[in-house]
Amino acid sequence: MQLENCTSGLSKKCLNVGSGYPSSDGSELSLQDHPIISANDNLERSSTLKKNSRGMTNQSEADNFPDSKDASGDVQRGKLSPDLHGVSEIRHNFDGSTGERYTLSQSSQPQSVSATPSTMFPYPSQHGPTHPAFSIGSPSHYLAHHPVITNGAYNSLLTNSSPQGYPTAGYPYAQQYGHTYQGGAFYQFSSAQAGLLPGKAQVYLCNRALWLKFHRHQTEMIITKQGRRMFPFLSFNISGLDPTAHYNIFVDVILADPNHWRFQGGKWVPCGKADTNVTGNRVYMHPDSPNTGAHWMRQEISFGKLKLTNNKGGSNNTGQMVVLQSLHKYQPRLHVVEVNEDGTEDSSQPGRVQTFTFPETQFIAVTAYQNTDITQLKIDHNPFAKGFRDNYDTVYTGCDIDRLTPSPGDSPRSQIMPGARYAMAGSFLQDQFVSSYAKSRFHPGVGTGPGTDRSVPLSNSLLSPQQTEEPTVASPQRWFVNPANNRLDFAASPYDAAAAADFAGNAATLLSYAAAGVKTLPLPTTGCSNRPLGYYADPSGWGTHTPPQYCSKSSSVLSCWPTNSVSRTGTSNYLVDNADTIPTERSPIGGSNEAKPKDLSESSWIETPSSIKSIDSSDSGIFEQAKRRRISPSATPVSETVSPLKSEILPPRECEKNCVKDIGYYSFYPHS
DNA sequence: GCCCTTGCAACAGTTTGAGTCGAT
DNA sequence: ATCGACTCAAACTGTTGCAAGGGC
Repeated sequence: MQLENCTSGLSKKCLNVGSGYPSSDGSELSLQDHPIISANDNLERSSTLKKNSRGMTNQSEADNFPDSKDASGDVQRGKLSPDLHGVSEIRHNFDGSTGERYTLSQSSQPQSVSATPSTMFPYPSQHGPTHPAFSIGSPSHYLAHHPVITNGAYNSLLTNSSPQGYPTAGYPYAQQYGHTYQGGAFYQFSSAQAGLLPGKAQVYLCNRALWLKFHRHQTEMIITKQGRRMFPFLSFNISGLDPTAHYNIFVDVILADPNHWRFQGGKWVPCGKADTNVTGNRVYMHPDSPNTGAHWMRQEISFGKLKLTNNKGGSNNTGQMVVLQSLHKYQPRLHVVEVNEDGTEDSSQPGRVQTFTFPETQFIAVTAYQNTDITQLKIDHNPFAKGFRDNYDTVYTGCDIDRLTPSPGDSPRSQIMPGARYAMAGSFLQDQFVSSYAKSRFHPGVGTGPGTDRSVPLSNSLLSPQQTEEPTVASPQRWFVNPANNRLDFAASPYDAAAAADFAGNAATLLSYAAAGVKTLPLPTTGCSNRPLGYYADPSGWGTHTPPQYCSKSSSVLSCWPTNSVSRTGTSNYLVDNADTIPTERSPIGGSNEAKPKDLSESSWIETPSSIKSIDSSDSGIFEQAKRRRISPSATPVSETVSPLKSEILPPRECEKNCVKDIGYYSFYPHS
């Protein structure tokens, strides 16, 4: 099956989309992750929550989702309404998205997409020319080789009949990153193809915002002999399936390009050719497979148990393990295959396979993290890595929700887009914090001998745009001035935290909340540990429910690209309209602090942690942190580094003005 | 031999989930 | 019988130091 470049029809759309982004810095990706966008995303979600949760009390919500720890979601599924009509609505309720995403007019998107990307995402250094993944300048070399699940049997895919687990199509390169993004644009979907069901399934990446955060730095995934879970993991929502039909849903991981990669000078650069003679399982079938469309549409489909390994000969848990090679770039794909009730493929009805590719889920397999930005993101977002968070005991005195970090057990679904972005009170504090963070990331062993590259982005690590833009990594940046008492406080309220989280670094906007006197609301304590279904009251969950992406469909392969059709007028509305309702609506306990006195102290405005001292004391905490962080000593001094975050922080209103209009959803549709 | 890259395993900290126990 | 608190082993995380291998 041949993929075609989009030359007409879609191409216009695609080109428009592409034209809205600078092609050299990968900002087309970043745009989607822009805080404002996320914020509006949240807004939409919150609105939906507010709207759709009517009739569902917090308690009932909790009852419906008493346990969210199982990746398969059996518990939730069992208790969710079986009403098929409500499937979509329910799901959207909980994922916080709105039906709008499903009614977006694709034709309306490109225009709005193309606003101010460069100013919003000035990250040229890290993902510059040496980073092909972010280059969209050249036509994809691999489109022709893009593995296409044909209309025929897919089982061969599961049997590893070829070294890569694919029977045909040569070496299965995924479409190259940048191309995928425009990409959608470049792939033309032929609805006339036999067996395909154009537009049937709609898939979106639930935790897309989180993926994007990693992707901006070039996601790395640790692979170990015993297998390492992915983080972020893959989590999808699907709609448009036949509720009564049966489907197998699985993920495979294919090479994203033919290169061997190495981390050099703070950047990932191609280095030689990929080893294509690798055997081993590359497919992970969702444990619920096969199951009905209603089942799959009922909740997120998470692949949190999927493990990555480099152990080709491993015999244990091969079903759970995907064998990869270190320093190779991979692209996970989601496959939805309509099957018979017993799970067997109906060979008489070919073309029941739909493949979805999310470029932002590309990653490079490593045995040790190379990019400290990635490391920090992992630490910040992965609850299992809490122990490595600086000042965790003091800064993160609040419930996890403060951190907007999911607990894995809450559910794989609870993987959220965390990293509360708390506004800085001002440039002084900001600089202090940034500086603190910068120091914290120095590693004593760095600079000599092995591991330099592994640990040090030489040219841009310390205050690279990515890094400074990513306040999540800097604990101190979670502080801001509490207008109520003019103290430097830790943003612990769900609202602030959530807003901050989904503003994804736009501390300025959050600060504007504080400045505007937006009441901080009590943190729904259940968000800490009892988040239902991963949609939990946790405001951070907003980030989980990344909007869908539009996809073009070439053959059975879907490609996705950002769209933007929903605009909000500004964060002020967001604040006014939702500030007093979101947390309550999201809280299974009605957002009452009294519901769980135990957690009360951990929410809302909390006392200034002792760690605040570190802000003023260069040797308290910071130095200690410095021992743990690997940062290039040659990194640019903080004060001399231009921080995109800064620019975003300082003129909040300006940012709002510039960014809000770009807010939109990225619906993930197969083209029809 | 030195430098560098890469991989491995031990380690400590955290979360999870099952099991137990006592109170209601 | 139910619920909540508690304990503890297992699982999971990134960190760290070291070793293996290749190139010079």
